[in-house]
Amino acid sequence: MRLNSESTKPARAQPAGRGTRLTMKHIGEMLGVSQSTVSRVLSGASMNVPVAPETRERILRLVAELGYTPNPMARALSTARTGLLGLIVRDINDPFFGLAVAELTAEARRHGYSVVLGHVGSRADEAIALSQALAMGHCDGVILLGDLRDQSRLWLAGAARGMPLVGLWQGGRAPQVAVVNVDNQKGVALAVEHIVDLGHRRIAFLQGGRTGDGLERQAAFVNALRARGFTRPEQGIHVTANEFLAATRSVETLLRAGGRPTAIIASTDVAAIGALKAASLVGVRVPEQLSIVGFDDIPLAEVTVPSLTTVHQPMRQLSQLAIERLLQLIANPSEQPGKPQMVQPKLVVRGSTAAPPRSHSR
Amino acid sequence: MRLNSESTKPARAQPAGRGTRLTMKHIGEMLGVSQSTVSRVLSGASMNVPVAPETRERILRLVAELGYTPNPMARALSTARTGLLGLIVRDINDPFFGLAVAELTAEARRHGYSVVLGHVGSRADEAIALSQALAMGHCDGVILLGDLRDQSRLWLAGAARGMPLVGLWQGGRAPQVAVVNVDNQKGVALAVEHIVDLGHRRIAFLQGGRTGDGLERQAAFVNALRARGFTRPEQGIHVTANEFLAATRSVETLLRAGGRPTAIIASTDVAAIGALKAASLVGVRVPEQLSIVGFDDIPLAEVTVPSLTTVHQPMRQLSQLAIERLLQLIANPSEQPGKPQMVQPKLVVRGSTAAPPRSHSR
DNA sequence: GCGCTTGCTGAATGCGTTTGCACAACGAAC
DNA sequence: GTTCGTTGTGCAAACGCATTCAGCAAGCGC
Repeated sequence: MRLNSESTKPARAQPAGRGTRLTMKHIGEMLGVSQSTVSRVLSGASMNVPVAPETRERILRLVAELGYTPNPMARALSTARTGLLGLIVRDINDPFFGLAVAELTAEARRHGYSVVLGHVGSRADEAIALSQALAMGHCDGVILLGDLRDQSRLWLAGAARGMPLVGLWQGGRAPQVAVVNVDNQKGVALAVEHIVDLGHRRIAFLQGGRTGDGLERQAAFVNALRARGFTRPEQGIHVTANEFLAATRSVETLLRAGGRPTAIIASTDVAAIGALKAASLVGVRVPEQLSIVGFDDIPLAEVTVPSLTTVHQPMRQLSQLAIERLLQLIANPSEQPGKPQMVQPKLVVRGSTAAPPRSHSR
Repeated sequence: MRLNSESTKPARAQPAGRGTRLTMKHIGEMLGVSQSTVSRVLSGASMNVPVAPETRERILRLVAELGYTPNPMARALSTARTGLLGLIVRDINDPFFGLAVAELTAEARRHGYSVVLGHVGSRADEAIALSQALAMGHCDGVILLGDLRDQSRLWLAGAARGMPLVGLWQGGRAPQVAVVNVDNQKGVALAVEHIVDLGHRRIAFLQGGRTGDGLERQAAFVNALRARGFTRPEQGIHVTANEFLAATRSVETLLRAGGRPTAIIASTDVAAIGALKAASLVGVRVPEQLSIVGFDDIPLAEVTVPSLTTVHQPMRQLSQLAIERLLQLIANPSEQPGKPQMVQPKLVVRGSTAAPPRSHSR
């Protein structure tokens, strides 16, 4: 038998935590008003139910003085809203997604939301997936960042049944969710135009990662070259992991082989920068002997030597669209996903592209 | 007056959300057991109170079939634990911190926690700070990433009164929180040793960002050079923002001025990579005419042209220590912060350093 | 046979909010 | 002087789960 003679409070153990939590009830007692009134003042619900200005004043003053903040969990339980958005990222280590996370976080904050980071193991590890779903339960909505593997997308659809969902860079096969993406077709077309106009004939495509967007860009590459009268452009396609070093190794062998291309169009800046390194290792000068074009325009693209010609994604605009759409869905969950929203990329010409060496020009 | 004749349920409006939420009560009813039993099975609390294996079995089966997940908010309200860790980052756009976020997220996940991303505006914008604190209220503990400005740290200390707090890369003046950091003194010493041993005499220090760690590294630079008999090493110190382009511009003017150094030791890889670019712009060859050393060893350091000699931070180890310490504090909130934990860096020699040009050598 | 432990379960309470409803006080309108 | 609004305020019921307490069988020693 446990004696609890000291306190008259119920014997329930304080849920092991940071001291006795200050509640609205306490505040009310100190001021001689009810907890409800405190809540009304603090939740801003006063629009509907009036509170005497003087009472409000007193409450606000005490609250400020005590540095009190309402318990978010209790609030969330009551309102079924947490102010948290889930961000499920394919690969956080990817500089591009890192940038996206930063931008999305900022944008979310502008709307009063915070961001919970999720991570989908490349193998869609079941255990991870589960705990993931758990954490995501906190969220009011979720943004899928990058092309998740099919299986991941599957369980996600299950786990987040009925949860507002927006996909960014989902690449092609649009899933059952609202989708925002850059116009891959257009972006690659710009790159190809640029390269072809410079006079290149031997053009390779370096695909970093076998993602949906990558495939879309690859297809766009083939199409754009065909449109310019090239035959068998698919012969120039090379696939590698979307990592600096993987791309470097891949391009190194490519450059050492015979029939070296005079231009490489990469599906991502990461791959392109890897290619840049490969060229340096092999002793091929960029852009004099080899032109390289990236895709994404990550900040780094401006700093490489030479700086990288690349297809710019309007990151800010993409983030805004995604968040905006998600908030719509949160406000009105029954809404249909609707058509994918496309934003237009543009080509940024820097130092990594030039006319091909004489011997190779048209 | 509002008629609600249709339903016999209480009139309280469904908190605008995804259909009628499945609860433990529902599950219990379907199975003819009480909600408490369902909770006991699902919360794993069965260790204390036994549940008949057959009952447990039935419950688990139905739960799996229905794909039911307990409401995290309700659970959090009851247990005062959310399974969320806050990550407050000085600058998410910084590649180094991006990496750290990835690593910490992974480590947190390994312990069953998810990560909420926070952002401290560079100006410690009051409004942002406030809503920030709000979101952080969800968290069981918070990790401070990088040297927050003093004011930010102040309000944070206030807002998170009594919340378990661990600081990473807090640079020098240890605040009132548990701290994990790399041994800046040692790291810079390694870099200086390397450069001096190569024969350099004119050595500059490029500080990216006026952070605590930066200042610590700067001081270490001065000390290390003094120890090697250099006089007035502080004359070689240059400060710039910790961004690629800012560093580039800064170093560009440095290199164009007279008395150009033969080696630059940077306080971060970002600054070092900016310097690399500057050298290329000015036409100074690295490492033949100019050696450059970074600090951090971000993945990119391996891919620059030339690849970057830099001081490696054991990111994995740092993350593990930080998370481990935080979990300790969460388990036992009354624990004292204790001494800062230091991890040892090591020098990674790559292609950006070499002996100085003849005319400059000893 | 009687108590007493043991194993399992349900009812009930609390976590800290929000919010529907009731109600008191007070003018204004009849 | 009743009858209505209005304006503030308090009471109490959720929100969905964890957990305590009490209860009820069965099992066991005496």
